[in-house]
Amino acid sequence: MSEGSPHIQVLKDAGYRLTQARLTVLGILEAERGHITSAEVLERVAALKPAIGRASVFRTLDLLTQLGIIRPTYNGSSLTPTYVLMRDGHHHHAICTGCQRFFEFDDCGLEALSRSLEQTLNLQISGHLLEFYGICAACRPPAAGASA
Amino acid sequence: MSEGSPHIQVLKDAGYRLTQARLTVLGILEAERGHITSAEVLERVAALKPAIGRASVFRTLDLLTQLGIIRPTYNGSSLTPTYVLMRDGHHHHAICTGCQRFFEFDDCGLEALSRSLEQTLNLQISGHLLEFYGICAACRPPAAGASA
DNA sequence: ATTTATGCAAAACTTTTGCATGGGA
DNA sequence: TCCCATGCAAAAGTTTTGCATAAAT
Repeated sequence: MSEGSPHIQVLKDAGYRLTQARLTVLGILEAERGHITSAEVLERVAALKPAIGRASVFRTLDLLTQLGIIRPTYNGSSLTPTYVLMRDGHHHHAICTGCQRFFEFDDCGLEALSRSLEQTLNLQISGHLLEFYGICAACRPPAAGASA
Repeated sequence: MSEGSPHIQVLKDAGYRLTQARLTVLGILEAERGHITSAEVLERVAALKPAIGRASVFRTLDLLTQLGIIRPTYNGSSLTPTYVLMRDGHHHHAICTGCQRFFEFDDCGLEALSRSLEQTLNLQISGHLLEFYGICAACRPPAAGASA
């Protein structure tokens, strides 16, 4: 958990204190390569720093979301969102509507659209999230009438 | 609530029955031009057809999501997602991180990327959601050191 | 030394079940 | 007529408060 993380700098610059709870939660999110639920974050926090309370974890998730460091997304089971780290302010993935698996990808080519929208909508854009929906090879019916 | 709606056809084709609950909820979502929370859907259903129970509203929102007709998104205050109708399978908007207002837009130019991903990820893509984050003109600090 | 952020635990809320009944095909 | 989908109401969870205390600056 190097304190040189750009996200930590964002917290600092916004005037927030670098507390155990915040650094721990942020560290967990940075270590996670994909999506993670609040329940999973709670688990890992409990394992790493049992002294940190649940409320602080939720407060931190909210704060990081407000700062644009992470982003909640819907994952199929409506009870809990999954959080993604917005590396460099953006994130892209495809979701299989069959198995709900996430397929991350890097390229999006949205810089031009982003700049265009800044003018059209008179908005100062800081990031974006792009998700595609589809059916992955594994979930696609083999050929003909293969019932579930 | 014309029964010729393409979304109703999707329900039909998938073998689901066209019930009061489903038609009413879908009608509300189609009438709404932007985003709507489950609480707002519940309110409108209660006003329109008091006989329909809450559970059916949630069951319908789930079903419509599974079918790709609507899509839940999170907008900052994380407890409740907002639902958007995926007209033609896709939707695009920008969210002001200051006032949480939505700014919808049409063009996205993602057809090429979509086709490219179908091959790269071996996915049969049916739609997408694109959201930008930024600060709108009204929320931007007037000029210099305007503290919170 | 100040002031922000925390931890605790209960409260508030939304969403989900289970089952007998009603409504759509 | 048959089976799916509903309504009801309680249960199951997750997330949010309030306040005294700890800890970051």
